Amino acid sequence: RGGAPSNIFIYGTTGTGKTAVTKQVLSKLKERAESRDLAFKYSYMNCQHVDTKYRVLTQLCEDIGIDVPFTGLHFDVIYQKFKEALDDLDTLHVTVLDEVDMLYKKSSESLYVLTRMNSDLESSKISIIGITNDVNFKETLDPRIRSSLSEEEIVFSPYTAEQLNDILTQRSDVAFHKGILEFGVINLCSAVGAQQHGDARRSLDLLRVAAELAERNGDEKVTEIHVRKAQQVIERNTVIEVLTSLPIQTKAVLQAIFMGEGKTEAITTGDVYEIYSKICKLVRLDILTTRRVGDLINELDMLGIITAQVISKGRGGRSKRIHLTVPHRQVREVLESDFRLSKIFEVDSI
DNA sequence: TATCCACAGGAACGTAGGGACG
DNA sequence: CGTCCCTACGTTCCTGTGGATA
Repeated sequence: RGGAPSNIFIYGTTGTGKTAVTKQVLSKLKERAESRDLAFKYSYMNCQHVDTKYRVLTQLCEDIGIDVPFTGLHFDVIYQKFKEALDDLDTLHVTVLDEVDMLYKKSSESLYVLTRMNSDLESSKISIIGITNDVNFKETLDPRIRSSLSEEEIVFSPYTAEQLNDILTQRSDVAFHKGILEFGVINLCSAVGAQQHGDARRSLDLLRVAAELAERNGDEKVTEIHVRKAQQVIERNTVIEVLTSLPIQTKAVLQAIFMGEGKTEAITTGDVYEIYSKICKLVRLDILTTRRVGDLINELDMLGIITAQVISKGRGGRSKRIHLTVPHRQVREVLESDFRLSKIFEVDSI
Protein backbone atom coordinates (compact mmCIF):
# COMPACT_ATOMS: atom_id res chain seq x y z
CA ARG A 1 0.00 0.00 0.00
CA GLY A 2 3.01 2.20 0.08
CA GLY A 3 2.47 3.12 3.69
CA ALA A 4 5.13 3.21 6.35
CA PRO A 5 6.30 -0.33 6.96
CA SER A 6 6.39 -1.83 10.41
CA ASN A 7 9.40 -3.57 11.75
CA ILE A 8 8.66 -7.18 12.46
CA PHE A 9 10.05 -9.59 14.96
CA ILE A 10 9.88 -13.32 14.39
CA TYR A 11 10.42 -16.04 16.99
CA GLY A 12 10.67 -19.77 16.63
CA THR A 13 13.14 -22.58 17.17
CA THR A 14 15.36 -23.93 14.41
CA GLY A 15 13.74 -25.74 11.54
CA THR A 16 10.26 -24.33 12.05
CA GLY A 17 10.39 -22.56 8.76
CA LYS A 18 10.96 -18.99 9.91
CA THR A 19 13.59 -18.36 7.30
CA ALA A 20 11.83 -20.24 4.55
CA VAL A 21 8.52 -18.50 5.13
CA THR A 22 10.10 -15.09 5.40
CA LYS A 23 11.99 -15.54 2.17
CA GLN A 24 8.91 -16.90 0.45
CA VAL A 25 6.72 -14.02 1.58
CA LEU A 26 9.29 -11.47 0.54
CA SER A 27 9.72 -12.88 -2.93
CA LYS A 28 5.95 -12.93 -3.38
CA LEU A 29 5.84 -9.34 -2.24
CA LYS A 30 8.50 -8.50 -4.73
CA GLU A 31 6.53 -10.13 -7.53
CA ARG A 32 3.46 -8.20 -6.62
CA ALA A 33 5.31 -4.96 -6.30
CA GLU A 34 6.82 -5.50 -9.73
CA SER A 35 3.51 -6.25 -11.35
CA ARG A 36 2.16 -3.01 -9.98
CA ASP A 37 5.25 -1.04 -10.70
CA LEU A 38 6.00 -0.33 -7.08
CA ALA A 39 9.54 0.00 -5.85
CA PHE A 40 10.42 -2.79 -3.49
CA LYS A 41 13.70 -4.35 -2.46
CA TYR A 42 14.84 -6.66 0.22
CA SER A 43 18.02 -8.18 1.49
CA TYR A 44 18.57 -11.17 3.65
CA MET A 45 21.54 -11.72 5.89
CA ASN A 46 22.48 -14.25 8.48
CA CYS A 47 23.92 -12.50 11.49
CA GLN A 48 26.07 -15.43 12.44
CA HIS A 49 28.48 -14.23 9.81
CA VAL A 50 27.32 -10.69 9.36
CA ASP A 51 27.94 -9.66 12.92
CA THR A 52 29.26 -6.12 12.95
CA LYS A 53 27.60 -2.91 11.93
CA TYR A 54 30.22 -2.58 9.27
CA ARG A 55 29.42 -5.92 7.71
CA VAL A 56 25.71 -5.30 7.87
CA LEU A 57 26.12 -2.12 5.89
CA THR A 58 28.54 -3.73 3.44
CA GLN A 59 26.02 -6.45 2.81
CA LEU A 60 23.22 -3.95 2.33
CA CYS A 61 25.29 -2.00 -0.14
CA GLU A 62 26.05 -5.10 -2.13
CA ASP A 63 22.39 -6.03 -2.21
CA ILE A 64 21.38 -2.77 -3.79
CA GLY A 65 24.24 -2.97 -6.21
CA ILE A 66 26.99 -0.81 -4.82
CA ASP A 67 30.47 -2.23 -4.72
CA VAL A 68 32.26 -1.71 -1.46
CA PRO A 69 35.43 -3.27 -0.09
CA PHE A 70 34.90 -5.70 2.75
CA THR A 71 37.30 -3.66 4.78
CA GLY A 72 39.11 -0.38 4.52
CA LEU A 73 36.46 2.27 4.62
CA HIS A 74 35.28 4.23 7.61
CA PHE A 75 31.87 3.10 8.78
CA ASP A 76 30.34 6.54 8.28
CA VAL A 77 31.46 6.56 4.66
CA ILE A 78 29.65 3.33 3.95
CA TYR A 79 26.63 4.51 5.85
CA GLN A 80 26.45 7.66 3.75
CA LYS A 81 26.98 5.73 0.55
CA PHE A 82 24.20 3.34 1.33
CA LYS A 83 21.84 6.06 2.46
CA GLU A 84 22.31 8.11 -0.67
CA ALA A 85 22.06 5.14 -2.99
CA LEU A 86 18.89 3.97 -1.29
CA ASP A 87 17.35 7.40 -1.42
CA ASP A 88 18.12 7.57 -5.12
CA LEU A 89 16.26 4.34 -5.66
CA ASP A 90 13.21 5.82 -4.01
CA THR A 91 12.11 2.50 -2.70
CA LEU A 92 10.93 0.44 0.20
CA HIS A 93 13.70 -1.75 1.50
CA VAL A 94 13.15 -4.67 3.81
CA THR A 95 16.17 -5.93 5.71
CA VAL A 96 15.95 -9.43 7.09
CA LEU A 97 18.28 -10.12 9.97
CA ASP A 98 18.34 -13.84 10.60
CA GLU A 99 19.58 -14.75 14.05
CA VAL A 100 19.56 -11.13 15.19
CA ASP A 101 20.54 -12.19 18.67
CA MET A 102 24.04 -12.91 17.38
CA LEU A 103 24.29 -9.44 15.93
CA TYR A 104 23.01 -7.83 19.08
CA LYS A 105 25.36 -9.80 21.26
CA LYS A 106 28.40 -8.76 19.29
CA SER A 107 27.39 -5.28 18.31
CA SER A 108 24.23 -3.85 19.83
CA GLU A 109 25.01 -0.62 18.08
CA SER A 110 24.22 -2.00 14.63
CA LEU A 111 20.59 -2.53 15.49
CA TYR A 112 20.34 0.95 16.84
CA VAL A 113 21.87 2.38 13.69
CA LEU A 114 19.42 0.44 11.54
CA THR A 115 16.31 1.36 13.50
CA ARG A 116 17.13 5.01 13.37
CA MET A 117 18.07 5.02 9.72
CA ASN A 118 14.53 5.85 8.65
CA SER A 119 14.80 9.32 10.09
CA ASP A 120 17.87 9.87 7.97
CA LEU A 121 16.27 8.71 4.77
CA GLU A 122 14.26 11.10 2.69
CA SER A 123 12.51 9.39 -0.17
CA SER A 124 13.10 5.74 0.71
CA LYS A 125 11.98 3.70 3.67
CA ILE A 126 13.67 0.84 5.41
CA SER A 127 11.97 -1.87 7.40
CA ILE A 128 13.61 -4.50 9.54
CA ILE A 129 12.60 -8.08 10.07
CA GLY A 130 14.44 -9.69 12.95
CA ILE A 131 14.45 -13.46 13.22
CA THR A 132 15.60 -15.31 16.31
CA ASN A 133 15.22 -18.63 18.05
CA ASP A 134 16.01 -17.18 21.43
CA VAL A 135 12.72 -16.63 23.23
CA ASN A 136 14.29 -14.44 25.86
CA PHE A 137 15.99 -12.24 23.34
CA LYS A 138 13.41 -9.49 23.47
CA GLU A 139 13.87 -9.08 27.20
CA THR A 140 17.59 -8.53 26.85
CA LEU A 141 17.08 -5.90 24.20
CA ASP A 142 17.79 -2.24 24.81
CA PRO A 143 14.38 -0.56 25.36
CA ARG A 144 14.99 2.01 22.65
CA ILE A 145 15.60 -0.71 20.09
CA ARG A 146 12.94 -3.00 21.46
CA SER A 147 10.07 -0.64 20.93
CA SER A 148 10.92 0.10 17.34
CA LEU A 149 12.05 -3.38 16.35
CA SER A 150 9.08 -5.26 17.71
CA GLU A 151 6.24 -3.23 16.34
CA GLU A 152 4.78 -6.50 15.21
CA GLU A 153 5.58 -9.99 16.34
CA ILE A 154 5.12 -13.38 14.82
CA VAL A 155 5.68 -16.65 16.63
CA PHE A 156 6.47 -19.89 14.83
CA SER A 157 5.72 -22.88 16.98
CA PRO A 158 7.67 -26.12 16.53
CA TYR A 159 6.26 -28.71 14.19
CA THR A 160 4.53 -31.63 15.79
CA ALA A 161 5.33 -35.15 14.68
CA GLU A 162 2.08 -35.23 12.69
CA GLN A 163 2.87 -32.04 10.86
CA LEU A 164 6.33 -33.31 10.05
CA ASN A 165 4.75 -36.47 8.82
CA ASP A 166 2.58 -34.47 6.45
CA ILE A 167 5.51 -32.51 5.16
CA LEU A 168 7.57 -35.62 4.54
CA THR A 169 4.73 -37.46 2.90
CA GLN A 170 4.10 -34.57 0.59
CA ARG A 171 7.75 -34.23 -0.35
CA SER A 172 8.34 -37.90 -0.78
CA ASP A 173 5.38 -38.21 -3.16
CA VAL A 174 7.27 -35.90 -5.47
CA ALA A 175 10.76 -37.22 -4.86
CA PHE A 176 10.36 -40.98 -4.71
CA HIS A 177 8.65 -43.65 -6.72
CA LYS A 178 5.74 -45.28 -5.04
CA GLY A 179 6.63 -48.05 -2.66
CA ILE A 180 10.29 -47.19 -2.39
CA LEU A 181 9.91 -46.09 1.20
CA GLU A 182 9.18 -48.93 3.52
CA PHE A 183 6.31 -48.44 5.90
CA GLY A 184 7.42 -46.61 9.03
CA VAL A 185 10.33 -44.78 7.46
CA ILE A 186 8.50 -41.49 7.29
CA ASN A 187 7.16 -41.97 10.78
CA LEU A 188 10.64 -42.50 12.10
CA CYS A 189 12.05 -39.47 10.34
CA SER A 190 9.32 -37.23 11.61
CA ALA A 191 9.63 -38.61 15.12
CA VAL A 192 13.32 -37.78 15.15
CA GLY A 193 12.60 -34.31 13.86
CA ALA A 194 9.93 -33.80 16.49
CA GLN A 195 12.43 -34.74 19.15
CA GLN A 196 14.80 -32.14 17.77
CA HIS A 197 12.44 -29.33 18.75
CA GLY A 198 10.20 -29.90 15.75
CA ASP A 199 12.94 -29.38 13.26
CA ALA A 200 11.73 -30.00 9.72
CA ARG A 201 15.14 -29.62 8.21
CA ARG A 202 16.43 -32.49 10.31
CA SER A 203 13.65 -34.75 9.17
CA LEU A 204 14.15 -33.92 5.53
CA ASP A 205 17.91 -34.37 5.70
CA LEU A 206 17.42 -37.67 7.42
CA LEU A 207 15.09 -38.95 4.74
CA ARG A 208 17.38 -37.77 1.98
CA VAL A 209 20.50 -39.34 3.46
CA ALA A 210 18.67 -42.56 4.22
CA ALA A 211 17.59 -42.77 0.60
CA GLU A 212 21.11 -42.07 -0.58
CA LEU A 213 22.45 -44.83 1.61
CA ALA A 214 19.91 -47.28 0.26
CA GLU A 215 20.71 -46.32 -3.28
CA ARG A 216 24.45 -46.63 -2.83
CA ASN A 217 23.90 -49.99 -1.27
CA GLY A 218 21.83 -51.15 -4.18
CA ASP A 219 18.87 -51.80 -1.89
CA GLU A 220 15.45 -51.69 -3.44
CA LYS A 221 13.69 -50.15 -0.51
CA VAL A 222 14.50 -47.55 2.06
CA THR A 223 14.07 -49.12 5.47
CA GLU A 224 14.20 -47.99 9.05
CA ILE A 225 17.69 -49.40 9.25
CA HIS A 226 18.79 -46.96 6.60
CA VAL A 227 17.28 -44.16 8.64
CA ARG A 228 19.17 -45.21 11.75
CA LYS A 229 22.34 -45.41 9.72
CA ALA A 230 21.64 -42.00 8.23
CA GLN A 231 21.33 -40.53 11.68
CA GLN A 232 24.85 -41.67 12.47
CA VAL A 233 26.22 -40.47 9.16
CA ILE A 234 24.78 -37.00 9.55
CA GLU A 235 26.00 -36.72 13.10
CA ARG A 236 29.46 -37.91 12.17
CA ASN A 237 29.79 -35.66 9.16
CA THR A 238 28.85 -32.52 10.99
CA VAL A 239 31.24 -33.30 13.82
CA ILE A 240 34.14 -34.02 11.50
CA GLU A 241 33.44 -30.97 9.42
CA VAL A 242 33.43 -28.70 12.44
CA LEU A 243 36.58 -30.24 13.90
CA THR A 244 38.53 -30.13 10.66
CA SER A 245 37.94 -26.45 10.11
CA LEU A 246 39.20 -25.48 13.55
CA PRO A 247 42.25 -23.20 13.72
CA ILE A 248 45.50 -24.86 14.73
CA GLN A 249 45.63 -23.43 18.24
CA THR A 250 42.10 -24.50 18.97
CA LYS A 251 42.95 -27.95 17.68
CA ALA A 252 45.94 -28.07 20.01
CA VAL A 253 43.69 -27.23 22.94
CA LEU A 254 41.26 -29.89 21.81
CA GLN A 255 44.09 -32.36 21.62
CA ALA A 256 45.10 -31.49 25.17
CA ILE A 257 41.57 -32.16 26.33
CA PHE A 258 41.49 -35.37 24.35
CA MET A 259 44.69 -36.65 25.93
CA GLY A 260 43.77 -35.46 29.39
CA GLU A 261 40.45 -37.25 29.32
CA GLY A 262 42.19 -40.51 28.80
CA LYS A 263 44.00 -40.16 32.10
CA THR A 264 41.66 -38.76 34.69
CA GLU A 265 37.96 -38.36 35.18
CA ALA A 266 37.51 -34.67 35.80
CA ILE A 267 39.90 -32.55 33.80
CA THR A 268 40.20 -28.85 34.58
CA THR A 269 41.44 -25.75 32.82
CA GLY A 270 44.75 -26.03 34.64
CA ASP A 271 45.27 -29.61 33.51
CA VAL A 272 44.41 -28.74 29.96
CA TYR A 273 46.85 -25.87 29.93
CA GLU A 274 49.64 -28.03 31.26
CA ILE A 275 49.16 -30.68 28.59
CA TYR A 276 48.60 -28.04 25.97
CA SER A 277 51.94 -26.41 26.77
CA LYS A 278 53.73 -29.71 26.35
CA ILE A 279 52.04 -30.36 23.05
CA CYS A 280 53.02 -26.94 21.78
CA LYS A 281 56.61 -27.49 22.77
CA LEU A 282 56.69 -30.83 20.98
CA VAL A 283 55.24 -29.56 17.75
CA ARG A 284 56.91 -26.15 17.94
CA LEU A 285 53.77 -24.14 18.20
CA ASP A 286 53.58 -20.80 20.01
CA ILE A 287 52.29 -21.26 23.53
CA LEU A 288 49.39 -18.95 24.17
CA THR A 289 48.55 -17.49 27.56
CA THR A 290 46.08 -19.06 29.96
CA ARG A 291 43.72 -16.21 29.27
CA ARG A 292 43.58 -16.98 25.59
CA VAL A 293 43.38 -20.72 26.11
CA GLY A 294 40.44 -20.05 28.41
CA ASP A 295 38.70 -18.34 25.54
CA LEU A 296 39.51 -21.17 23.17
CA ILE A 297 37.99 -23.60 25.66
CA ASN A 298 34.88 -21.44 25.67
CA GLU A 299 34.77 -21.50 21.90
CA LEU A 300 34.92 -25.28 21.88
CA ASP A 301 32.12 -25.26 24.40
CA MET A 302 30.02 -22.99 22.23
CA LEU A 303 30.53 -25.29 19.28
CA GLY A 304 29.20 -28.15 21.36
CA ILE A 305 32.41 -30.14 21.07
CA ILE A 306 33.04 -30.08 24.80
CA THR A 307 31.15 -29.09 27.90
CA ALA A 308 32.93 -26.76 30.27
CA GLN A 309 31.18 -26.26 33.55
CA VAL A 310 32.42 -23.85 36.18
CA ILE A 311 32.89 -25.63 39.47
CA SER A 312 34.33 -24.67 42.78
CA LYS A 313 36.60 -26.95 44.73
CA GLY A 314 36.68 -24.73 47.77
CA ARG A 315 40.23 -24.01 48.69
CA GLY A 316 41.16 -25.97 45.62
CA GLY A 317 39.99 -22.93 43.72
CA ARG A 318 37.45 -22.28 41.01
CA SER A 319 37.90 -23.88 37.65
CA LYS A 320 36.07 -25.54 34.84
CA ARG A 321 35.29 -29.20 34.56
CA ILE A 322 35.80 -30.15 30.96
CA HIS A 323 34.40 -33.08 29.04
CA LEU A 324 34.46 -34.10 25.42
CA THR A 325 30.93 -34.51 24.09
CA VAL A 326 31.80 -35.95 20.72
CA PRO A 327 33.05 -39.48 20.09
CA HIS A 328 36.76 -39.87 20.86
CA ARG A 329 37.30 -41.80 17.67
CA GLN A 330 36.24 -38.87 15.53
CA VAL A 331 38.40 -36.43 17.44
CA ARG A 332 41.37 -38.69 17.05
CA GLU A 333 40.70 -39.17 13.39
CA VAL A 334 40.67 -35.43 12.74
CA LEU A 335 43.72 -34.69 14.88
CA GLU A 336 45.69 -37.48 13.28
CA SER A 337 44.93 -36.13 9.84
CA ASP A 338 46.41 -32.78 10.76
CA PHE A 339 50.05 -33.01 9.78
CA ARG A 340 51.11 -30.51 12.41
CA LEU A 341 49.62 -32.42 15.29
CA SER A 342 49.68 -36.01 14.14
CA LYS A 343 53.13 -36.74 15.49
CA ILE A 344 51.88 -36.30 19.04
CA PHE A 345 50.23 -39.67 18.66
CA GLU A 346 53.60 -41.25 17.99
CA VAL A 347 54.91 -40.06 21.33
CA ASP A 348 54.06 -42.35 24.18
CA SER A 349 53.87 -40.09 27.18
CA ILE A 350 53.10 -36.43 27.44
C1' DT B 1 32.64 -18.31 59.55
C1' DA B 2 36.35 -16.01 57.41
C1' DT B 3 39.74 -17.32 54.38
C1' DC B 4 41.91 -18.23 50.24
C1' DC B 5 42.78 -21.08 46.07
C1' DA B 6 42.73 -21.31 40.98
C1' DC B 7 40.91 -19.89 38.04
C1' DA B 8 36.76 -16.86 35.29
C1' DG B 9 36.28 -13.36 32.42
C1' DG B 10 36.08 -7.89 31.49
C1' DA B 11 38.81 -3.92 29.48
C1' DA B 12 42.24 -1.95 27.02
C1' DC B 13 45.73 -2.38 24.04
C1' DG B 14 49.21 -4.29 20.39
C1' DT B 15 50.35 -6.36 15.98
C1' DA B 16 49.68 -8.06 11.40
C1' DG B 17 47.10 -8.07 7.20
C1' DG B 18 44.12 -5.70 4.11
C1' DG B 19 41.90 -2.06 1.22
C1' DA B 20 40.51 3.07 0.03
C1' DC B 21 41.84 7.48 -0.96
C1' DG B 22 44.39 11.92 -1.69
C1' DC C 1 53.69 6.89 -0.77
C1' DG C 2 51.29 7.87 4.07
C1' DT C 3 47.06 8.02 6.42
C1' DC C 4 42.80 6.17 7.77
C1' DC C 5 39.84 2.55 8.72
C1' DC C 6 38.51 -2.30 9.04
C1' DT C 7 39.12 -7.48 11.11
C1' DA C 8 41.45 -11.43 13.56
C1' DC C 9 44.12 -12.97 17.00
C1' DG C 10 46.75 -12.37 21.21
C1' DT C 11 48.60 -10.16 25.42
C1' DT C 12 48.64 -7.58 29.84
C1' DC C 13 46.47 -6.25 33.75
C1' DC C 14 42.91 -6.63 36.29
C1' DT C 15 38.84 -7.58 39.60
C1' DG C 16 35.54 -11.17 40.97
C1' DT C 17 34.07 -15.45 43.21
C1' DG C 18 31.99 -20.55 45.09
C1' DG C 19 32.61 -23.15 48.62
C1' DA C 20 35.87 -26.72 51.17
C1' DT C 21 38.83 -25.97 54.73
C1' DA C 22 41.62 -23.87 58.61
